[in-house]
Parts: sequence; structure tokens; C-alpha cells
Amino acid sequence: MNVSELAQHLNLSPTTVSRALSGQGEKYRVSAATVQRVRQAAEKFHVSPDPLGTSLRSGKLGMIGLLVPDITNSFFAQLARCIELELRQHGMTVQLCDSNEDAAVEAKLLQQMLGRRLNGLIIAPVGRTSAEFTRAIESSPMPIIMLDRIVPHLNVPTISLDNVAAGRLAAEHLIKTGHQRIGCLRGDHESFTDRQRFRGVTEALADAGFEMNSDWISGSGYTQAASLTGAGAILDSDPRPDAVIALSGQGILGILEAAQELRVRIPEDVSIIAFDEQPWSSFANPPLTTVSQPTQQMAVEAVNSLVEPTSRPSLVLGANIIERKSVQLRKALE
Amino acid sequence: MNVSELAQHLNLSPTTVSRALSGQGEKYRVSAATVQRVRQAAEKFHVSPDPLGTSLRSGKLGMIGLLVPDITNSFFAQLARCIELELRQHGMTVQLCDSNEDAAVEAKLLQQMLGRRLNGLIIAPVGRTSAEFTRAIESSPMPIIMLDRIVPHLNVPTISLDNVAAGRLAAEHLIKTGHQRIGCLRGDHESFTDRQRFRGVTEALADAGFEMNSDWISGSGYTQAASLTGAGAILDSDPRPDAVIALSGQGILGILEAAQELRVRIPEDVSIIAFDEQPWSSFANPPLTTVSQPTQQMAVEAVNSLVEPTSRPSLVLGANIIERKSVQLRKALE
DNA sequence: ATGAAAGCGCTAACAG
DNA sequence: CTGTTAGCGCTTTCAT
Repeated sequence: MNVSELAQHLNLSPTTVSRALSGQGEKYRVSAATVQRVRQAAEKFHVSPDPLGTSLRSGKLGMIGLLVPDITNSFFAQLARCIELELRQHGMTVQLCDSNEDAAVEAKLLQQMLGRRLNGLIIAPVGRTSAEFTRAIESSPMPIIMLDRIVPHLNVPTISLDNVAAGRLAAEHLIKTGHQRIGCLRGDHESFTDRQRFRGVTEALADAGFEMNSDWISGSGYTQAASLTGAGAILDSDPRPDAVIALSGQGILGILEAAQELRVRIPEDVSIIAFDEQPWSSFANPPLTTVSQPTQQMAVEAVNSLVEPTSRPSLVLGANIIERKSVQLRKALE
Repeated sequence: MNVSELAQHLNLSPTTVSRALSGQGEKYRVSAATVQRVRQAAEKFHVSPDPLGTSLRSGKLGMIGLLVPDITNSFFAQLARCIELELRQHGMTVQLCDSNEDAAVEAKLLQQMLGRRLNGLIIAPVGRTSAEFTRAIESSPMPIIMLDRIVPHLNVPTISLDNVAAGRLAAEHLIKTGHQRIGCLRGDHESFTDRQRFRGVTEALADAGFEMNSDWISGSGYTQAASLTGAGAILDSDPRPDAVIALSGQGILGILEAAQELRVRIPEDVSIIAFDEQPWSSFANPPLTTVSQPTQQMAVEAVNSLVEPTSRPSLVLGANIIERKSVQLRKALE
């Protein structure tokens, strides 16, 4: 039964029923008695206004789109969970799209989502900018907020780590613990986030007077395959680095796998510090020292920025290190 | 610009434009020339029919609801990803809901989803049956399929592991490798899946002539906290089991954490076999022997059963063991 | 081969 | 205090 039918049943107009049900009784001065009657009948027959009708009328679906590169990555899963929960408090739902780290797919999905009447979009992009993607975002009338691997200089508010600081943080931790040959498994070099993190690492190294050996830098994307081959290249280089920073959550899986294959011991042969805290970080072999992001805060802020009318500025957050066993104290060389 | 406006622009009726765009030109014998003209104009002005209008007309949202207990659990994340991808091939999208292992929340979310005009529901339930949940499911006119922690005897097709066989598989593997004191970290005892898996374990043990020590059985839910305390109880018992089976993906995290706290060595002190393969299973300390589910197949079958008109029967799939290092060969006792 | 009209379910504007 | 009308954007039925 829908609102009209209920109205008929009660000898009322759909309008009145709608008003009573939507809590606008006051505003339109529907009599308290009528409101009562409608409410009870609605309860009894399990009637509530069909959201589809409401949506068509209002032009909004009451739903926001969430586009992530890999829901299987626990960072994004956690983000998704927080976002869904937060939105629920605001009576909104979530459409989930996973681009599988593929920029072309991402562009298609974005296009598709923009064509639906979503109330807004939360995008955690692949990070590789395409003209298509950029244009679609910039010309969108839909509220959008970009997260994590943000693409810079788009006219869209963003929430992200201070990635160069985070890169520095990781590198400085390694330097402080006596490492001298520091390598880096990057994600996609075209991603701003990756470049920023890498810049932080480079700067810290330069400040300490170290040179970067290009053999120790690798990685060509955020996929599993790219991480594995990149990690293999680094760990198989000669001389081998005495520490490697994994700049992404996927990266650490590549390093762990490559180390296993090449029988490189962590942390005896090389220390590892990994971006993104994971539920299993403490149970890895060895327990991983990680750079952790304030995931929940990101989610909450993202939702707020879409739900609140006030357009806030972009947000930059700080990372922090969780120390465990994958970084070994090295003696200083003479 | 929408279909009507485009029609106006072309001096056509919305009807014709709609037909041309929807590929029904043939059927209604719209002239090929007109179809061409419409298509080109649509391309030029980036016009495509508003899905919201279509939905209202057809009564379907072109979207299926996916309800999981914990998207942060990599099993469900993988499921979600496959499902989204598969549905996309059919031109459908996904609404994601996460009940956070809370049956009350689950019931609310279910209710809410049933009220929207989704094309169907894929539910991976918490597993704890509530009258509300059951009633909602059974009286639903919406196609539903239930996955993984199915609740039995509802009038809904299901896709699940042969859980007693899977439980047996795990227990028999342990028996074969010489274990005599086999414990079990359960999930929610009210969940059918948990009971089935546990039954499999019990049967295998009985067949081998072992007794079950109730000190070695614990676990009171799928949450992190429950897993941890349950695992602690088992590993702290005296005598301690020489092997324990984690009946859920969350459970293994509890065991690993408890073992760390209690300084119980795996596999020297106790062997572990864990349900659900995870991306990091090989990199845990020690690499985990797991019982693996055919996740992708589950996803594909779930989608098919909603998309295809033919109502298929419930599906029961087989698990298999992936052997790694968390199970140690024990000498038989005299 | 094309169009007019109707209606999916809702609610805001305008009457009374 | 309540009802009538209209329209959100689409597609199907019935006409021509």
C-alpha cells in the first residue's frame, strides 16, 4: 500500500497523508487528530512513502556514491564502513563502486555515477589522472569530495594526509635507527600522493646527506603484480638496501612475498616500514612498523563535507608511526 | 538536457526519442534515419535517459542491495568486489550496507532495503536469527539470496559451503598430522554456519575416537573482542590443546593476538588451522594453513540467481585446505 | 513511422 | 485545516 491508497482508505487527500507522515503537520497545520490517525494507519499497514517517488520529486536519490580503487584493501574497506555508518545517521545510503585500480574503469564508473541523481560523491581515486576524469569532475554540478590519493588542483575539496610529511616521517625513522641505504617501493608514479610521499622520503634523505640509489627505487602501480615485481627488483639489487619503505598498503604485500621468494630476512637483512596500518600488521612476520592514517576521521569529515551545506576547505591530516618489529636498529658504519 | 528537451530540440516526441535511445527502434519501426539523428544528438549533448525516471516507470531501481556483517573482513570485501563487478556487466549497481556484526542493526537495514525498490538483495547475514529478520525475509516479494552464514529453513535460496564437510576437513587434517587435543574457536553459537562447522569437527573427532574437552571450545561471536577473549580462554587452558581450529576469519586474528600475549608459540606449542584464506595468510607468523572458500564462484552464482529469471535451487560448495606452516607434524603419543 | 496521453508515487504551490 | 492540481522524467498503450 502506498500513500495515495492509504489516503483513500482514510478518506483524506494524499497531500494530507504525506504531510502527516513527513512531520510537516505543524507547518501546514494539519490537525493533531488527523496526524495521529494517519500515523496509526501507516503503522498498521506498514506504509511509508516510497523513496523512489520522493526521489523523483526532489531530484535527489538520498544516496551518495562511493568510488574506491580496491575495496579489498583494508584501508578502503575501513573507510567504506565508517562512511556507510556515518551516512546512515543522516538517513542516506551508499552506492559502492570498485574501479579495481584501473583508471579507465574509474572514468566509466564516475561518468555513470554522475548520471544518477546521487546527493554527492566520495571518490578515492586511482590517482592516475586522465583528461576524461578531470573534465568529468570539474564540470560536475554534484557535490564531490576526494580522498586519499587525491588529484591536485581540481576544483574539488579534498581530504588527505600531509603526504610529504608522512614520507619524511618514515624516512627519518629509518635514518634515526641507523639505516644508510634506504629504498622505496612506490605505487603509481603518476599519482600525486605517491609523488608527495616519495618527495618526503627524498627530502629527508637529502637532509641527512644520503644519496638515493635508483636500484632501490621501484614500483609501477598499486596492483598486486606491480608491487611484487617492484619489490623483487629492489630486494634483488646489489648492493641491497638496508631498509625499504612501502609507500602503499598493497606494496607491503609485494615486499613480503618477494622477501619470501628471495629468502631475504626481515628485519635482519632489510628493515621495512609500511604505509597503512592493517588489522594483521601485528601478526605479520615480523610484526610491521607502519605509517598509520586517521581513517575514521577521514570518513567522518568526508561525510560532513557532503551533508553540511557549508563548503569547507580541503583538509590535510597528519600520519603517525606505529613501531613494531620490522625495523631493526643498525650500528652506524664507520 | 533530458529526453523531452532533446525531443523538443529535434522536433520529435519524447516517445520517439526514448525508443531510439533504448534500442527499441526496430520493434516500433522508427525509421533508421531518425534513430541515427537521435543517437547523434544524444551523443552531442551528452543526453541519456535519467535512470530515476526509468526506475519510477519500471518500479525497479536497477540496483541490488548487498548486506554484509563486516566489509572489513577480507572475505566479504572480496565478495563485494566480485559482486559489484559481476552486476556491472548486467548494468546494475550495488547498495552497500554493513551491519557491523550486530543482528539488531541488520534487521533495521534489511527493513530499510526492503522498502526501496531494489531489484534484489544479496544477504550475508550475521547468522544470529531474530524473529524480525526471519519474518522480513520470508514475507518479502523481493528476490533474495543468502550467502555464507545462511540461516536455514527460510524460504530463500542460499549459497554456502558444505560446512560440516569443511569442519571435518579441518579436523581430519589435524588428526592426520598427529594431533590429539584439538580445540576450536567458534563464532556465534547461534549461527547455523558455526554449528555446522563445529558439528563437522565434532564428528571427525568422534570418528577418530577422541574426546572433546570443553575447555578447548570457546568463542561467543564474530566480533574482535569475542574472538580475543575466546582465544585467550582456549590457549590458557590446562592442559592446553595441541591444535586449534579457528572457525571464522575474525577468529584467527583473536588467536594470533592471544598467542602473542600468552607467549604461546605457533606451531610448536599449538598448531592452528584457520577458516578463510586472506591476502596475508602466507605472510603471517607463521604462514597460515587455511580452509579456503570459492569466493568468486559464490559471488557469480549469487548474481546469476538474481539476474536470471530461472529460480535455481540452493547451492552448496566445497572448501579446500591450503597448507602452510601453522600446522606442525606431531609424533603420535604412546 | 510517429505522437498524444496516461501514469509510476510523491509533494509543493496554490486554493479554499 | 484540507484538497486540487501539477509536474519531477520516463515509457507503454493506444491512436493515427
